[in-house]
This record gives sequence, structure tokens and C-alpha cells, in this order.
Amino acid sequence: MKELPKTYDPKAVEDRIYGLWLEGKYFRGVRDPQKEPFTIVIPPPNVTSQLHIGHACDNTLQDILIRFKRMQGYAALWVPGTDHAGIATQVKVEAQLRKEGLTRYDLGRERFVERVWEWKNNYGSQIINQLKKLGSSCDWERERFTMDEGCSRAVREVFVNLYKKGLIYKGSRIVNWCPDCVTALSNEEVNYEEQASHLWHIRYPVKGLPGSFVVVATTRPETMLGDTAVAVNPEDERYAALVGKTVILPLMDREIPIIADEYVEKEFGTGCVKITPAHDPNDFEVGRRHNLPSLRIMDDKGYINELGGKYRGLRRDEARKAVVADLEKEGLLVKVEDYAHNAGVCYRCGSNVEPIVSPQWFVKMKPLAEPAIAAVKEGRIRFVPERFAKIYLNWMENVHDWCISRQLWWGHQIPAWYCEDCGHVNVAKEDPERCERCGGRRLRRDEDVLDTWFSSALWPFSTLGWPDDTEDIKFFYPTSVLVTAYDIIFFWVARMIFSGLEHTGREPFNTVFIHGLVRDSEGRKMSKSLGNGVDPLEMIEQYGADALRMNMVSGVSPGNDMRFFSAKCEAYRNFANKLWNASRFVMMNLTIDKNELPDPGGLKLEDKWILSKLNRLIAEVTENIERYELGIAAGKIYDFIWDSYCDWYIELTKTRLNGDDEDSRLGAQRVLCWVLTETLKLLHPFMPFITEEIWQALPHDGEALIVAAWPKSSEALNFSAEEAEMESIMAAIKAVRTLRSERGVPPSRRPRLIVVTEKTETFAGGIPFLKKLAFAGEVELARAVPENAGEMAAAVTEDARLFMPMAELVDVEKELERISRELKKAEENYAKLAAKLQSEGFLSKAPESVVAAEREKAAKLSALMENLRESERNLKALK
RNA sequence: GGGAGCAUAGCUCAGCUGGGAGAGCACAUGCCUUACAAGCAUGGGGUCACAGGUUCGAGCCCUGUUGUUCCCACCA
Repeated sequence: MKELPKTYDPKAVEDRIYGLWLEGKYFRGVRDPQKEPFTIVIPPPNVTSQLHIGHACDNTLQDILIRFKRMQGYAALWVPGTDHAGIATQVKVEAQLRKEGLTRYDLGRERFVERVWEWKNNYGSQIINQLKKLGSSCDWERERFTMDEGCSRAVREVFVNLYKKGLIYKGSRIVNWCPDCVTALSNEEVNYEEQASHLWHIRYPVKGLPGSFVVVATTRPETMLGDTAVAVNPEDERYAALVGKTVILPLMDREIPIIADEYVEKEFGTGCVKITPAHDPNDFEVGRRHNLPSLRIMDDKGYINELGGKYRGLRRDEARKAVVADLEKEGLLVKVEDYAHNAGVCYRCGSNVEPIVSPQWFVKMKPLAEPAIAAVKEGRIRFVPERFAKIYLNWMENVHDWCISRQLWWGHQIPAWYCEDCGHVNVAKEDPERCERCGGRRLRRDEDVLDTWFSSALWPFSTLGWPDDTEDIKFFYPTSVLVTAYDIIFFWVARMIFSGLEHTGREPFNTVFIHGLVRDSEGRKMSKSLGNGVDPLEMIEQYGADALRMNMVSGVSPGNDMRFFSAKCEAYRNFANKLWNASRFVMMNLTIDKNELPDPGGLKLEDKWILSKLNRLIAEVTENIERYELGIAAGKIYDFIWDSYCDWYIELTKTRLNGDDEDSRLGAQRVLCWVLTETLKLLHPFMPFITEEIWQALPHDGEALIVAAWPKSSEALNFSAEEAEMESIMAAIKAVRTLRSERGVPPSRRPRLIVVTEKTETFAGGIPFLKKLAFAGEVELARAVPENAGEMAAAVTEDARLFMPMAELVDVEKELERISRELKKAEENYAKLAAKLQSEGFLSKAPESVVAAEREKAAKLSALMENLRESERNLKALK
């Protein structure tokens, strides 16, 4: 037996154990026709930077599930990979360039993209390394990237198919435009934040009625340069006479009509709205209804263009100031109110988003959404926790067309070529050489790239080889469960669902397991700017990967956010150490070289107790994991190991292990070893490194714990009577300890002898109670016989005094009172319930199932009463 | 405007099908008891937000109220 250090040192273990797993190729997803497949595809981390603590959470959950299923005998496959993260990565690389005094335009598209690939290679490999450090059992031979050859082919296939079906179209619509990233954004890429702003009230003179004005209110005065109408509500008598007339747009001196449209609310502001179709989504719709011209007065970078008259060349914020100043000068500014404006900002760079009319590519969502709604409503895709299904459905039922084009360089370039001769749009899987309509060779490729989520939407099947009908697709698809946080349900989960259904005809996964976000210790979101992020590698370095993993699941309920405390890591580091030392104890005492249980006949009371508890633990933990209650499962294993196994069972075996009775000694060894081994299996998905390390050092069959068979509970190891008896002994022992503690007797001074006098013998309950204590080595029984009474007397007098009278061991009166109270209550409850059960009315009216349920409850209640009665009897005996 | 979550010990949170109010940390006391001081033993500490209701019985189910966080939509 090799010497084991007194404290567990993760650093000395983790890399070695991970190497052992790699060497054994245990992570491989093997298409074994004898086995059921179980597949997870990783939510591919963005190659923007290293992983943060949220990824540690996400991947811990996935690894727990995949290891659990692998041990259960499934053909488990976890596909790893990373995401190119279009805009996010491009922004990062541009920031890097800026430090060198360069822009992407200085490099040009090709060199810029090369530069991003360098970035990707750097962070991509760091991410993979971090995943390995965490213990992730991914099949690394199948690592993918959203822009690798296969994924790119899938993207192309999907784009062309959707285009051919008419589900992708190009059109000029109002889009969310980020002037700093110089690209369009989808609705989901816009965040809203409250900004202190103003509501400017402006007079527009009515033409032909000198001295007559309408007053409009706006939060964006600079957009008035592009106004093409003023609208009022058709029901609004105040302005009824003005509808059909025109106003002179101030500063621009343009004549624009006053129109009536339902969109305008009479109560808000002045009841008059300026209409700027090119710069506001609602105005865009109004403009369509009334055939208004659309004047876009701003360029892609947020500067006023030639349509903005003398304001041309001003940045949007400068233009605002100038417009307001000029209006004031002309006496057209009625008033300026403070106004809390809920402004859209770019989710990547934080700049205010500008709604702009722009030609973009869109996915038509309605036809895709319908089957995606049905799949969830009909239960073919299940959300855990269920409440997230509602959030998903709500979004899917109100979904708008998806703007998929981005004016970026990093990403999948849109496979569309415009014919310079006939204007035809060629969309093809292979780069075309000539126009499919006119045969012209002058083709110009669309410069835009696709939204990064377009490729991630295909991830569950593109990673398995789609569009080819590969063996992997046949065997591993659809995937089993998707694990992710709730913040990307819209971005990603929803889009995978409709994409999977549309392109493969099947749900991409059966279950969506949603978890919360990891926040800092004060409950704030972790962010670069706050500097409150936690580096998982640092935590692993300090506490070990197993401790970090336990932190991520314990005490967390599915879907709820958690706060990160390193103190919690410390607690689980301590737990790892506890397990380590318990294992050391077992190994130090082990003389057997085979892990097997003794005959049932050789099992002592405490053996049966721990085995019975283990048996139930196995059943419960298995069920908890299957129901995705990972925090509960982890908690139960933790309690079992620390409380039941270490604090009680190990302590109880010590006298046996040192004793002369060989059967008893070997029996204790066998049970110690057996229970530890089974527990290691249960804990392995949660704390893979330490469990594997210990398992390797114990007598074992098979080559590694990672592929050991998941334990099964067995009726033969269910000893409920012994369990109950043991519990009552434990209660007695605790009572003694309390008394000892109250009297200030150090535990080290164990009473070795108790003289059982005649007086004690006659004391009801005294002897059984003492026997219970003797059982645990808390006391040693000796009968006072005349010969040795004298020599014992001195040694034991003090101890004996401690335990007598017995009634003092527990506050019997108080305890008895409590029990009686509870019993009385239970009896009353039972009587009422029984009366109900026997009443004619209930029996005749209530359905069979209800009656059965009530009977079951009554049985439960009666068992409860029986327990209470027993406690009462015991207490009375003691008294 | 629509929707969801949360409210349990000083702090952070579990509590799965309604019957015992719990964990970690913190605190107090005593212990280096031969696996573990990253430990052991013992203890203090809770009107389970509030008000009703259902039930034999409610932290748990229902209704309402308050506080709080978040998501979606709109905001001239």
C-alpha cells in the first residue's frame, strides 16, 4: 500500500487522471449497436476570449449528465467545439488593431480575416484547454468550429434551400443599425436601457394659415430632417380640420402633408407625431400605409448625409445639438421636457442603435415557427424547468422575420452573386461562374456575412456531418439533451429547434435543460467593466476542479441564478479532503484484496444500517439525476459520505478493526470497502478526478471508474428494521454526548467502565440504554462483582456518576411533553380523517381514486403515529 | 402593457410527490480522541414576507397584498 499524503492535492492528481482517461479513449462516442445512444452537443463557447465561470457551470452540468449516462451503459457522445461569434470577435480584433493605430480598412478584408483567424486559433485552443482542466469528457476527436469546412457547407446548404423555398428574401426594411459596428443587428441583438433624455416640442407652421402651428414632440429632433408627414389620430377633433393640409418642415423648408393614422394616440404628448419613415419602425409602417416617401438622412456611420441639407457631415449627436439650437433661434421650440427614454443599444459595443432603412436579408419566420411551436406544445421537446417552455412559446408565437445579414467581414459570407448584366441574384451551393439567367460572367458577390447565430442554429446536426447522411447522424441524432442558460433561449435554442425541424425533419434534441446565470457575490452580473469576473482556471488552481464543479451544482435549483463565493469552493475542497482521508483510513485498514460483501449472515447491525442507507441513496440519486435535480443528488451524496459514512460508520468500525474477532474485522473491512466503492461511483459524475484516483487505489474490477457500471439498488440490501434500531442507538449516543458536553467532560476521557449495580439493574430501561452506549464504544459494561468491585470503584465512580440517574441523560420531561403533543395532534388528525373515510357521503360520492389516495394518506399518518408512540414508550421506560 | 422568478437562520441558499424546518459559511463552548484542525463533539439562532382559503394536516396547493429581480413589447 503506497503512502498517501494527509491532504488531498488536486494538482498532483488531475492532469494525470485526465491523461489516463484520454489514453483509455473513454471519451469516444462509439456507435455501438448494442447500446442506446446518448448525445450532447456543447453550446460552443465564443472564441472572443477565455471561458468564464458561467461556462464552468454549463459544462459541469453537461459532464455530469454524460458521465452518468456513460456509466449507465449508454453510447455516450459529447461533441465539443467553438463558435466564431461574428460581431463579437470582430469587435475584439478591431479593438486590438486600434491599439496598433489601425482599422480593419487599413488591412483590407482578406488580411483582416486572417488576423481574426489568428485570434481564433489562440483563444480556441485556450478554451479547449480550459474545458479539459474542468474534467470535461468530450470526444476531442470530433471537435468542431462553426466556420470549419463541414459547418460552412451546412450553412451554405441551408441558405440555398431556404432561398429556393422562398423562406429567405432580401428587402429594404427598417433594421436596427449600429453606427459604430457599422452593421445591421437582429432584434435580439439590441438591449434596452433607460437613458436620461428630453422630449422636444417643436412647432411646424401650417401652410396657408399664417400664425397657425401644429406642435410635435420628439426624443430624436435630428430625425426631423427626414420627416415626410405629420400624423394625427383620425378621431381627434382638435386636428380634424387640418388633415389634408400641409405644414412647412422647419429648417428644411419642405412641404409635408398632415395625415390621419390610427397609430397616433390622442393622449400622448400633443397628439401630433412627426413621421420619419426612414428612421423609425412605426413611422416606416405609417409611411407604407400612406405611400409617403422615405428619406434616409444618415449614413452608415451615423453622419448626416446630403439629404440633411446644411447639417450634412455632422455626427448624429452634433446634428441634434445644431437642430435644437436652430429651432430655438427661430422660435419654433415650444418646450423641452425631461424624459426617461428607453433607448436601444448595441449588445456588443453599447452604442445607441439607430433604426435605419437598409437593404438586408431576412428569414421568413412564420412558416418555420409553426412546427417549432407544435414540437414543444406536443411534448416532443421538453424544457426543464417547464416554465421556460412558456417563455419560448411566447417568443415563437410573436416572432418577427429574422434579419440575418451583417455588414461584417468575419463570418459566413452570403452565397449570393449579383449579375452586373441582368441584375439577377444567383444563390448557389457552388460558387457560380456565370449568371444562371443571362449567362453573364460579371458576377459580384454580396459582401455581407450571416448572423453568427445562423450557423449555431445548425450545430446539433452540422457537427454530426449533415448535410450528408452520415453514420453519426443515423446513430447519434437527434441529440438527447441541450444544456444552456436561459439568456440564449431566443438567440439559440429557438433557432435550433426550427432549423432542426426544417432541415432534418426531426427535433434536434428531446430535452432542453436550462440553468441560471452565475453572478458575483453581490448578485451582480459578471462583466469586464466591473472587473468582477471569476477565472475558472484560478479556482481550479486554488481548490481543484472537483471542488469547483461541486460549487456549480450544489445548493442550486434548476433555472435559478446563483451567486459565486469562493468560500463555497473551499467547503467542497474540504469535502474532497474528507473523502480523501476516509479513503486513506479504509486503505490503511484493508487486508483484503477483493471488493466483495460478506455473507448477509455475517453482517452486523451497523453494517446493515449503512448498506441499507446506501441502497436508498443509490435509488434516490439515480432518480434525482434522471430528473435533472443535480443539486439534490449532490447534496445527498455529500451528506451520506460526511455524515453517515465518516462520522458514524467509520467511527463504529474502529473497535472492530482493532479487535480480536477476525470475522468481525474482515466483515468491517469488506463493508467499508464496498460502501466506499459504491459511493465513489455515485460521486464520480460530480467529482470525477478524486473519485477516479481513489478508485484506482482500491481493490477493483475493470480498468477505470469512468467506465464502471452505475450502481443498482437491491431489495436484498434493504434493512429497514435494522436501520430504525440503529437510529435509536445513535440518538442515545447523541444524548450522552450532549450531557457530557454540558457537564464539561472532555470527549477524550471516555468512560471506560460503568458499574452495573443492583440498583441500576432494577432501573427500568437502564440496561438496554447502557447497552446501546456500549455498542458504540461510548462506555464499557462491567458487572460489579464482589472480587473486583473495589479496584474498579475509584476509576469508575466519576463516570458512573455521570450517567446516573439515567433520566438525566435527556430532558425526558420536556421531550415527553413534545412527543405527547405531537402524538395528540396526529391522533386528532387521524380520527378526523378516519371519520371522513368511513362516512357514507364520502364513500359514495368520491371517485375510487380519491378514496384510495385518502386511504394511503391515512396509512402514512398511522405510521407516523406508530413512530411517535414508540418514542413515547421509550421515553417512559427511561423515566 | 404582457409574462416569469424570488421572499425560509446573521450571510448565501436547498427543501423533489402536503406530515421531521434544513445545509454551507459565520457565531459560542470544549477537544490535536492514531483517516482528516481543510478535523471532531456540543450549542445558540427562524411568526418559512403579509392576509385569506383548500385540507384531518400547509414552507409546499389556491386567491389576493406588499417588496424585489428579470424577460418581452411599446414608448412620437
